[in-house]
Amino acid sequence: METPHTHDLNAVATPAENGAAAPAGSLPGPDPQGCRDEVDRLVEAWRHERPDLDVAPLEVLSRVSRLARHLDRARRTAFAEHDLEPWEFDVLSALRRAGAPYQLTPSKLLTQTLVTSGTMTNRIDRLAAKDLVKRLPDPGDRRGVLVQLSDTGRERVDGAFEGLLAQERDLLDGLSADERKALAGLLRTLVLPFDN
Amino acid sequence: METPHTHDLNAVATPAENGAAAPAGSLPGPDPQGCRDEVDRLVEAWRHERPDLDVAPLEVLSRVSRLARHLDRARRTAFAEHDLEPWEFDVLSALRRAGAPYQLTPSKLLTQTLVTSGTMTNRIDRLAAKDLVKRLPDPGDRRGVLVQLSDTGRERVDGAFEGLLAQERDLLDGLSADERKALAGLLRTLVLPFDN
DNA sequence: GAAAAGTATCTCGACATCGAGATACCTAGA
DNA sequence: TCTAGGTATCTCGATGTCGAGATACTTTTC
Repeated sequence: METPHTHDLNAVATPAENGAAAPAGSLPGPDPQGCRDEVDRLVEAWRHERPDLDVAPLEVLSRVSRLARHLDRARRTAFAEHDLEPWEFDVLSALRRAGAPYQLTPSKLLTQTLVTSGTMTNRIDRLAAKDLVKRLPDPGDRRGVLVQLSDTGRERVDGAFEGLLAQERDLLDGLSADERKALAGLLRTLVLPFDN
Repeated sequence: METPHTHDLNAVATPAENGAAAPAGSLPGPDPQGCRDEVDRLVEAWRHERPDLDVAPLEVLSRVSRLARHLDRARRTAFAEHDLEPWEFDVLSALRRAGAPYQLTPSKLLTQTLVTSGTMTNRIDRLAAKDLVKRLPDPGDRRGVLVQLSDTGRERVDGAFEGLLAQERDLLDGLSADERKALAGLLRTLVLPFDN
């Protein structure tokens, strides 16, 4: 059920890695204490092929991209228990945390979900067809609409959110409270220029 | 040109935030020294709506997801200068860093790009149609094929890679070398259980 | 050495997203 | 007030991905 057709053939068994834990060879030695991830291999390969370039930025940003992809998949399975797609959760949760009466304009939903307006229209259509949200005219601006969470929508998203948090706690298991705080802070620094 | 139809209307102006830099109110106070990002607002909203839940995991994982999304967009514009789509770069760069003769099986490409086999077949088709890669029979396994980077493919990906690194250096500008190293290490801990 | 199990890749319909442009409405300025 | 410019949302064709299953070959087992 997991990782559908990805045909996970990890264990690529890079040469020069068999015996002791601390091999002690490469200069910028990226080993923390455990083992190597796919980005370590990727970086090593680039250093071999393009020794003229400083590929250190990949250590951070490639990991962000890959981790996000893994998180997407994990969320998909977590939400499946509540009959929700990740994109459905994204919209419903934005409405839920807006607080009663659980209404937001499509524009506000855009900034929170980072999708385009065409996508959001489509999402609202489909959520409305499933009676998870309702479209209301915006009083005071006849161009606009308000999207409102339905009662079933609220129940569904509340359940899914608790499931998501449980899963995320699991995923963060390997980090101490201090490390999580540090990580969150570093990531904020990187996102801030985008979020403005 | 950037952020096509996203209609960025940030500045949601959460109440209770006007004066001094250190407001000193919320218990888990997430302010580093600058200002707040979208995830800070999101977490605050959840704490208000669901004070019964510990939403701290979002501080890390929601930032990872959102940052990845921003990175995708940034990469798209960076690659556009070299006439490459991000998905094209993903495949070509895997071949490039494999080293001469720049050949990999589709399966190896799968694990590096985190897409499904159907997607990879489709990508190889389109790259082959543009003469950026070639499909060769795998000697020694008649089921398999080898995907080989063409000369033009190699030139294109080398140029795009240098552009990508320049952009990534920019994005990491706000972090010191030590912070980058720390961030990379923390992220590795999170990805490792997935990469196995 | 034949059958069973496993592996590598491809096929193809369903689905979600994008992105450019259309439409309707609002607002400021002359 | 009329107009020019701005904003909110929707339309819709193109595109890329998914995912279940098909096919062909390889490896293991008896």
